[in-house]
Amino acid sequence: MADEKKLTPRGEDFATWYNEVVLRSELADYSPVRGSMVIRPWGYGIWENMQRALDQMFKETGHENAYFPLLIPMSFIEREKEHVEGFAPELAVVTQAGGKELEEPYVIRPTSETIIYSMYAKWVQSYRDLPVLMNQWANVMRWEMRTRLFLRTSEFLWQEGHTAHATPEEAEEETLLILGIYRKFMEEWIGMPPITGLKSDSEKFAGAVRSYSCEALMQDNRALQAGTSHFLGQNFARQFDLKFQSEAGQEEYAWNTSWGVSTRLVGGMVMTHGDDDGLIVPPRLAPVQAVIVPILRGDDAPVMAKAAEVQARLRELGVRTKIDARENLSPGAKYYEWERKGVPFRVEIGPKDLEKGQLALARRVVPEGEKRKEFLPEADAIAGMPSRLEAFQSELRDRALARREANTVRGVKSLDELHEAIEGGAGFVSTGWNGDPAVEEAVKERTKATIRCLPQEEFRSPEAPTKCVSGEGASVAEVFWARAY
RNA sequence: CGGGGCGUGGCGCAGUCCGGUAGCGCACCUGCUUUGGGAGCAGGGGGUCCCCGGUUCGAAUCCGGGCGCCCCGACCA
Repeated sequence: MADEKKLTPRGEDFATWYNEVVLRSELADYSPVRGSMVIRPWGYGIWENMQRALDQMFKETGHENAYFPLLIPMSFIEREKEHVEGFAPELAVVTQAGGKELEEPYVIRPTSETIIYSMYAKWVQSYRDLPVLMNQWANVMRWEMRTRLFLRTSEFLWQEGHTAHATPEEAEEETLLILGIYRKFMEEWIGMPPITGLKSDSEKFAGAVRSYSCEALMQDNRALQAGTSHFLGQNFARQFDLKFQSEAGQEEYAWNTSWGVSTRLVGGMVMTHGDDDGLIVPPRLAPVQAVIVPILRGDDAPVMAKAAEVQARLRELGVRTKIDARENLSPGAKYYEWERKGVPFRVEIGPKDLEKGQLALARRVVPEGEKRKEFLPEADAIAGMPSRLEAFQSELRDRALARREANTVRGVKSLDELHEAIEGGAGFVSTGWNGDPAVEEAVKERTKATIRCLPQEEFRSPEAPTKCVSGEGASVAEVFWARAY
């Protein structure tokens, strides 16, 4: 960096910008363990707010939390063929414990389908025991070749939901219910509106019949798979003997779903909203929604008293605040720091404000042609904070949505055109597809773009494509292509 | 695993070519003055120069081997 105080601009090097934001806004830091990061309080606070919102949504739809072991017998993972093939390369395995070689190695869970369904098998006898709707908040480990803070770490935090149902229709409905919850959460809490749809076979979860995903578009126009919801059919139920007796008295295998979102969402938030000054945290996720900076000159007591009073008033209105009373930093230094950390609003209180009965209010994002800072009568500034936070939340979502739409190219009809669009910096590109994996492979080879999903109806183009982008055969589905994280 | 870059006080770097007392900026500590957009002055503390071996009177610097990290690719949430 030419100037240590400034970040590398996004337009110069997006990846470097991303790393600098994560490190310098104190979301996370590299750890002594390869590929594993430390999530610092600012980052963890954001994750906690995500957890709280999602957890409530899960509970409102009938799910309960439980906890299953970190270690899974190796033989469990091996039981489902596609599952083991998908995960084998990235497993971390415990072979020794208590100073002895283990008879059977344990894998550190990369995901918990196997151990969870083995337990469900024990608990389910009758159709009356269904559905089983559980979620767990946990850490998992996947030994990835190359890691990136939040986006792909060896160990990461997530929630994984696992359900069992009596019928495929009900399981499918559950899969889509969760997909909708994820989408709503991403839109309303992260301000990161994804497109949703079905994964192609080559991109689906190892062991699933069908996978659905939320695909968000980052500021560099690469797609981020931000959440997945899988219809597992009876694949795992058969391997783990998860059976029940139906109303008609028949013994049947249960139908499963699994679904998850992870700390990757924090990375998505960074890349959706951040700017060249640093992070921008949507108000609903911000651990501090308004930071109060007292301007101290000589007689500090009245200013500090007012700061405490303002904080108390804002708290009553449900606004999360913090008073930054550090004496070793000038106000300007604090402004830069909190802006880099993405706090939505800053309230300044100085002697002049006390005299005039006003507060200075500064916004993290300044609308075009407006000033960052405005001076408001104290009562208005306080009373108006909740609605300002809500407005700011919506602005972020609207801005992200507009960007996604502006960078989505539709109606592309040939491989040349697709290549040109991707090379030209497009985000999502929609085309027809004949369903042949060979087309995916060829496009990936040439453009580095992959099928992100077969979009759900509302994301499809007004006129469905009739031909495959390859020029060979009719289109069986419209697909969205993008380079992905 | 392939390509590129880099390992020197907490952070960012110079010094390495051409061996000779380990430096700079920021941060930190003390004091005073400051404080409305990254404060100033004075004093001070802190480093097995990634590791191991070799050459040499002497190695951050030269030679050999190893390890680690970041970026780009293949793999992936």
